[in-house]
Amino acid sequence: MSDPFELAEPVPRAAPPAPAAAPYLTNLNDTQRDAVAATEGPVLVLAGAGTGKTRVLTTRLAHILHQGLARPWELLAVTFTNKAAREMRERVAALLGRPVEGWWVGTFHAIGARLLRTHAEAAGLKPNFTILDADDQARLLKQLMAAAGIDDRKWPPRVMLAEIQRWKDRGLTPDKVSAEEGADTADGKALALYEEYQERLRTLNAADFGDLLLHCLTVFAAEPDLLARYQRQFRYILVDEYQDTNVAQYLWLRLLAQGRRNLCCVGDDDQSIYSWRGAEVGNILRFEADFPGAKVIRLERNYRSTPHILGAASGLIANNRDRLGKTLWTDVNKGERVTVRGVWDGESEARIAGDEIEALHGRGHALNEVAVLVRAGFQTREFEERLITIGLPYRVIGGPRFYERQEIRDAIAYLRVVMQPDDDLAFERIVNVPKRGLGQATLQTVHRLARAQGVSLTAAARRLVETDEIKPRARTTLAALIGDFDRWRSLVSVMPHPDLAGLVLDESGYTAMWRASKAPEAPGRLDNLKELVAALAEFDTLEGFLEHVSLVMDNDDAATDDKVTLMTLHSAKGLEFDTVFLPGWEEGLFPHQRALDEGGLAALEEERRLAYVGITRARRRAIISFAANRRVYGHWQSTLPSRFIDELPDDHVSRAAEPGLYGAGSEGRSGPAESPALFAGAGWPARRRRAVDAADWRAAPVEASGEAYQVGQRVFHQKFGYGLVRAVDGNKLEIAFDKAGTKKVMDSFVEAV
DNA sequence: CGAACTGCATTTTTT
DNA sequence: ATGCAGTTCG
Repeated sequence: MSDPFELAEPVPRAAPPAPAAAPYLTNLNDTQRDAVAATEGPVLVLAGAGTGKTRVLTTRLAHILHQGLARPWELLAVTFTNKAAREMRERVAALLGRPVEGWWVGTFHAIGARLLRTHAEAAGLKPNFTILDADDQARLLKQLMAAAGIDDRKWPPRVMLAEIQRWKDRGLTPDKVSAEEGADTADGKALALYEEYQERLRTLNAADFGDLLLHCLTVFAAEPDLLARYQRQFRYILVDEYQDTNVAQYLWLRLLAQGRRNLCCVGDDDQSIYSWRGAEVGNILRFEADFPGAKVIRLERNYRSTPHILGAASGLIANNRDRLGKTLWTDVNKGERVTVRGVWDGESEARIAGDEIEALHGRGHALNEVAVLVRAGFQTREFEERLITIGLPYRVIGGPRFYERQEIRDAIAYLRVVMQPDDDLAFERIVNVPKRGLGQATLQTVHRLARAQGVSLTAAARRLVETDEIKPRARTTLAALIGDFDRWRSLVSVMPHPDLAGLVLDESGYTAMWRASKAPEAPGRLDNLKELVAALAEFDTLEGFLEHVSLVMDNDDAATDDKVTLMTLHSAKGLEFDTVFLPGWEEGLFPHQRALDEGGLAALEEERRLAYVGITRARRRAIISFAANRRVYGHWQSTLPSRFIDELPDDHVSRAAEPGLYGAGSEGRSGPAESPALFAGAGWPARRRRAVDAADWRAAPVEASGEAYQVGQRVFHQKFGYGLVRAVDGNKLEIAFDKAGTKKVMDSFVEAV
């Protein structure tokens, strides 16, 4: 069911205007076809959730190639994630029946890196520059701050790094940052620090992620001929998730697109949820102004969700002011309303959801098709506990990734030192891991010498062992280590790299260190190291592998097991599930207090977009819930339902309450008096016009009924497939399935066809 | 150099 | 409440 078109087959109405030689066009609706065919000039495709965005993007690329409008290397297709890039590659290949070679598909960063490796000198780097990750950056910055006498307790390196990153996101090199800008950070030393940081990166022959784009901008500005060459080369440029671009990316695209002016941006302003990491919704909102004569195409026909889900989502997002405006619609006319449920507390919330998942599962609903989408990571805990208790398998998306684990980063640092003796950051990382007795004293001496002579740490260490500036013991050890580095390096061209990596890890004592460790996670770390060595085999060269590690930190575990997915709303963007649980819709949690306090209207609207993203992940069922009480940092707090709940249109939701919570007559805790948060309302906000009409909540049972089915009706069931309704008993149906025989099922598990 | 202690924050995440 | 990071002591 991952194909959005399976839910409702788009009816190919009019004969496609395209030549018969373009069979791929027949799978598109009219609007989608317009978006594919409008190859010339700037085009903005506003693709609502579930409207077949990827299909349009990939078909458009296939179309351009198939029609011979451009040769592969004249195509530039940019994405944000490696996953999206891979999907694009695969789907275009599938459409054309052959893989495409030599075209420029990839993430902004990967393509930036490719350009920069070719023109590194123009940016003051060598082509083999290292790409630093967040960890390297923070360590480097910390050193610089210490040197500059900036108190890193008052100004944590990560805060400073964020500041620098924000400048880079805006396309600002240090010389372009206005003096006032950094004035309030780090006693006015922020800008100077940024400058030093950039200098230091250049000395290290390194670039951070922001630089991959920023340096491109500088190089293009300095070398117009070079820019012109690329402008000519890239006949067609495509951008996915345009609403997520930052200023630097926007400038980068604008430069490259200026030649041919064939820029097609695809995105959805309503799904812009990354402003906090530099994304500018303004880019998409301004598109027509930025690119005069731009064609704007709205994809509004949704192939994913039921009308109630779309209605709820649309009603919610209509409360946003800053949006271009789209109305999603669908041909499907069946489906349940979105459930909105009030519960006592977080535990209750997880228990009820768990029970429902169990029930769904018992009726053949794949667990893979169930997701719990939360605002903040900690919310998954209660669900995990509950799922463990009832024995349902689950996976949590997020958390530390393979290449961010300590042992993996250590191992990679070893490989980096071998490949690039001048990589100081890598050298520092592993010089005393495992412990070799090369402590701070020795390191400081190495540092001093390196700075004095203007050479790398490895080079300084090499000279140092010729002298007697350090203790004999340290000198011997350091000499041995350098000897090891040299020997390993000499093996690079001789030995297969997976073997070499294994050898380095063994001879350095690194694996021995973990083998000797009594830490409970040590065996797992050793496994990870094995996995790393195995992964190496998939690359032709060590350099290729290291580039992969820097840029392609993929994290898609094979999601083939049948498990419930737990993740944040942010990481759910782009995904879809039959059933989606959206817990924690409470003021302060969602919208998050932080957004409420700090970001004003813009932040609130972004929270709302996040809610919109959440609802639109659901194909058939969405269950929103809020708790009357929640434990926050160890303290119990009464909570108010999220304002977003009020904004959901009544026509599309059914409001339910945990039995007993609203004096609905069940046993257990009951009665308004015991649900102070919802009734006595430690000050129920006046804006809540109708939220506390108890009848409103009591009326709907937890199992909200779907539509009435009739005998003889054709229906579809998740597990059993198509069938014919034989008998109706309340909300229980007896269905003769085409393949699975006759079964009794709840009506909410089938769909009219 | 390692272990215990203290203080502190605690949305969201890719490359 | 809890975990993490940074510091301080032995």
